[in-house]
Formats: sequence, structure tokens, C-alpha cells
Amino acid sequence: MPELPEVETMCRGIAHLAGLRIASAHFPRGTVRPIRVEPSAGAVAKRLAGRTIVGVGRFGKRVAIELAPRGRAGPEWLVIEPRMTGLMLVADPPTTGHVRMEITFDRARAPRLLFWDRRGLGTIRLLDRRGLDAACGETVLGPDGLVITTAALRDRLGRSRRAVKVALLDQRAVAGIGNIYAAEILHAAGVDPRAACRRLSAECWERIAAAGREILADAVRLEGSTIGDETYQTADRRPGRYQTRHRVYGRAGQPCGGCGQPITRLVQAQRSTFYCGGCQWRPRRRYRSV
DNA sequence: CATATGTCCTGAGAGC
DNA sequence: TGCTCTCAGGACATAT
Repeated sequence: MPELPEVETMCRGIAHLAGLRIASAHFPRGTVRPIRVEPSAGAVAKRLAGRTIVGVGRFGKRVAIELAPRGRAGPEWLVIEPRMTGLMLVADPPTTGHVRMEITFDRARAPRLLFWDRRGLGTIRLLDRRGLDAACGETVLGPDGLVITTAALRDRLGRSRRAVKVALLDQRAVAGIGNIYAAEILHAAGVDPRAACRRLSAECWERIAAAGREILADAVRLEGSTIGDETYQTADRRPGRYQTRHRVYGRAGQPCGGCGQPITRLVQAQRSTFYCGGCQWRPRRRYRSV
């Protein structure tokens, strides 16, 4: 579920925990198999106890909670990857059985911080500076979607033979775009999701970059998209509101708001793609740049 | 049975 | 031919 806007909303929803000192961390093993915790649940719990939260940041679709140095240890980061159904919560969870991490603080009336994950595909890692760079540095993640530029897109994808929609999901090219926002961005840019990257003109990349920045920023402003099974919620358990702005995602068969032609669904790289055949243009030949 | 917002891995095939 | 790129498929686990 969570793409850049949802993860950014989670980060903002727990940012007020900065300055608090962790009393304890637990990684419950209920009836379900525990999620991946590195180096191990026991080791992470031990190293978290007594640490102060410095701040909360985001790397692509990952939450990074920075912990103050202690003793000989330098700063460390608790990096949480929500994947499909993970949520950061400071409220009661939707179900108690899927709480994967619970952090308590040593100040009275401070909330608990939970990581809740129904499917359990999410991961939690405690990393030092080198580990953080290996897991979230620029060899793994491209520039953030909120600040993506035409030049960065052309440089990273301009010679690729991949379909542009599949390429936008590559986190090394741009960090933070997932299946929903890839569809919305290409619709706003008027580019066919099946178009090969290397056939796109400079102007197409310009429109994709601009649509990307704008749509992701709007979605952050509306606190992300809550769709389908309504799994995604803010840290205090309110739904997002950007789903009301979706123009193509999940709208197969419905008329396009721009041209009235029905929205098409197809499968690319085993994932649903939604687009409008009327207003999303596909180059038939190699495009000569201006 | 098919569907689902993400990522990681392997292996086959395409194409320069 | 060799190398690189790309994608299909499966895995992870749970629910509708």
C-alpha cells in the first residue's frame, strides 16, 4: 500500500515523538509468523531500550527513525519498510493480532509507537551510518519523487528499452513512486504507460517530471490514498483523502475525465496498469529530440 | 478462483 | 558470440 505520500504522512504523524526516550521495544510473536527484524528482534529490543529519538525521516518508501548516540555507539537508524500493508501508528491498532513492534516511552502520557502489518511482508532494521547508506543510499534509491527533475529522469531512464510505467516503479530511477501514482502521473503527463523509455522526447520527460512532483505533493497534502480494503490510515487512524482525486487508478471501464473514453486496465510486469487510450500518447517511432 | 498499494531472487530470452 | 538488459514467475502472507 504505502507509496511516497502514504509513507511521508506516516513520518509526519510520528515526528512529534522526537525528543522522547524509549523505555522498551517489543516484537510480538502472536499466532502469525514474525516479520523480518535485523539483526534480530532480541538484539534490536536491547539496543533500543534507553535511546532517545532524534527525529523521523523518509527514504523513498521507508521510514527512518534516528536514535541519539549512546556510549561508544554512534547514531543509529531504525529503518522500517511497510511494503504492502504496514502502518506506523500512535493509536490503537485495527487488529491486535498484527502488531509487529511496540515501543513505549519513559514519559507519562506519551503514546505507544506501533508498527502494524496485516500481511507481514514489512521489515525492520536497526542500522549504523554505513548500514543506512547501504540500505537507503544513492546506489539503491534514486532522487526523491517530490523533487524529481527532467534531467534526472532522462539520465537514468532515457536509454532504457523498458515500458515507461514499469521503469517509474524502479526505485533506483526515482524513489517513492508505486503502482497507484505511476498510473496517475502518466495520465497527467499524457504519456502511454506502454511507451518505451528510449522513444520518449525531452518534452515527455519534462511533463512526467512536472506531473510527478505535483501529484506526489498534492497526495502528501491530502495524506495519501486509502483504497480497497481501507488498510492504509494515518498514524492517528484517519483515512487519506487523495483517492478522491484518482483519475485512472482502479477506474477501468469508467469514462476518462479528460476525453470521456473508457479507462483501460492491462497487466505490465504482473501488475495492473490503468490508463486512458484517448489522452495518453504513445510514440510509434524513435522520437527525434528537439 | 482472482485480486491486492512492495520487494527480492532466479532463470530464460531478446537484442545490441 | 558475449554481455547486458528485461521480464516472467515465484516467494513472502493475509484478506476480500
